[in-house]
Amino acid sequence: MCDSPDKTPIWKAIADALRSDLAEGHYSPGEKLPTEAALADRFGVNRHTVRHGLSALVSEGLVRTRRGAGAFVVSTPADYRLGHRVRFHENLIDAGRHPEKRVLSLDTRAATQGEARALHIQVGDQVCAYHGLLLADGQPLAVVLSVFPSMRLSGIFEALSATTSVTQALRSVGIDDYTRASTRLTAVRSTATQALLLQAGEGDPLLRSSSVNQCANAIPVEYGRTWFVGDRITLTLGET
Amino acid sequence: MCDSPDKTPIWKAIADALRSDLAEGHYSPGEKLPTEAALADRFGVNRHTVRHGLSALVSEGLVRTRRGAGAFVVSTPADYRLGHRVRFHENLIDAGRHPEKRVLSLDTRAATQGEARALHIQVGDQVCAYHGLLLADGQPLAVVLSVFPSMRLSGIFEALSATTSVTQALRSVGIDDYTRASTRLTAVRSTATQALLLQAGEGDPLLRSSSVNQCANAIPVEYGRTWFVGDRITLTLGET
DNA sequence: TGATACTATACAACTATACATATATTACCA
DNA sequence: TGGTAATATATGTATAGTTGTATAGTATCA
Repeated sequence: MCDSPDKTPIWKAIADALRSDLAEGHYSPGEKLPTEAALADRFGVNRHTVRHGLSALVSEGLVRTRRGAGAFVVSTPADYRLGHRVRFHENLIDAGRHPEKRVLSLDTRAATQGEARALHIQVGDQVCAYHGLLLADGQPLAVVLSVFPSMRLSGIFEALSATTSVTQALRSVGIDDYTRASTRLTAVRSTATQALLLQAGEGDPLLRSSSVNQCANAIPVEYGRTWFVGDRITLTLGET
Repeated sequence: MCDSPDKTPIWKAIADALRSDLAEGHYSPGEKLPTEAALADRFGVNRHTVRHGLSALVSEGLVRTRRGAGAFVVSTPADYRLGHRVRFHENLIDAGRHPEKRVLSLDTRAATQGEARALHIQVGDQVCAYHGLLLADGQPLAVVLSVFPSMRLSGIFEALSATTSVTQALRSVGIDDYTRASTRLTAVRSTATQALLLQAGEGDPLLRSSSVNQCANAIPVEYGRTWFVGDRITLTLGET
């Protein structure tokens, strides 16, 4: 090849080539890049050199790799609006994304101390606990642990079994509207389980949101804790 | 690359997640677990990785698989009831498990400061120290360090040499009944020695219980410290 | 001479796919 | 009603492909 003004390292040139491929839309979000071996072959270099270039794209957040699977183009962070009315589906559809919910478990148990305090019930009172995974465009976005006071919302368990929509489930037990009473945010490191579910690295920073939703009469109807993957979401504070 | 502190293998994280599901009672003995395909979908991994995790649970005796049928829960991590009357054997037999005690050492020595305080005796007074291992269905469940005031219970050393049952040993020195005066619980990381005895990983979380049993006249007769393997036990606080 | 960039090789961990085999369910027929 | 075959489902096994990691070697330049 031409080697006269060759000050830039090979790996950097590879990264640049791939980056411009991405910029020109040769690969769309979620699509799989050629394998490292194929790229090494194409550029006529060693696989490690390709890996060096790829790792640059990974650390830039343009690409994500999965062992045994390949390298994939990452999609842009979702913008998630926090306000008085927070609706997962509406939020993401407005942002032009494809939301999805997956139920991990659903059961009825006694309230813990924190849950009882948040919901204004007694420790040991029955709550309906929903554990789920939120996805946008097929990519895991957050894990959710949502608890509802069973006594106040008779039939909530069946309602949640029937639909993944919190709004719809609450409506079917008589709560036509609800608003967010409080939201607290902190950053934590992911546990191994959370990392697995979220397809993120163990110890990756998560944005943890603890919130209480209340019905029209200011009675708490849901206490939710959500762990968002830090670099896949932007939380927007605002009205509406 | 993707991330540096990625030390927990995926299959292990899956095994852990399922094990804690079992411990939390999401699945009861005899019940069928989701299919390997469903689990692979839930965790976002390949079926083989799920199989690897499941095989760990199988070799622990928690799960049994039947080709063509599915994976079934054979036993859930022990549910150990803590109340005024705590009897290791009764508790586990009630839970359908096969309890066993193994003596590691038994000797008479001077009481340490903490032991003296718990038993209401003087530092340096003679105590009978029992060091043992609790097993359920052949699997190590906890290590126990139990000390008895020798002066108050003459013949306790010989009684403990003759039987592994605390209840029986105490009875043979004149204590017909005893109740739990106090229980304190904390979580600690296992030492190398404990991990070895418990066949757990070094640094794995242990549930440490410190308790005092007293006879009818409210005189302390035993001070026990127990280190349970966190994911093999669920402690239930309650009456009885 | 030593540092840096790249190459070479090997193996571990996870994925993808296909197929064999055992079990459960359903449809159908006598 | 009961039995049988067909079908779908689920686990067991085999093979190959891909990324992650470790170690060692070579070429080039200051």
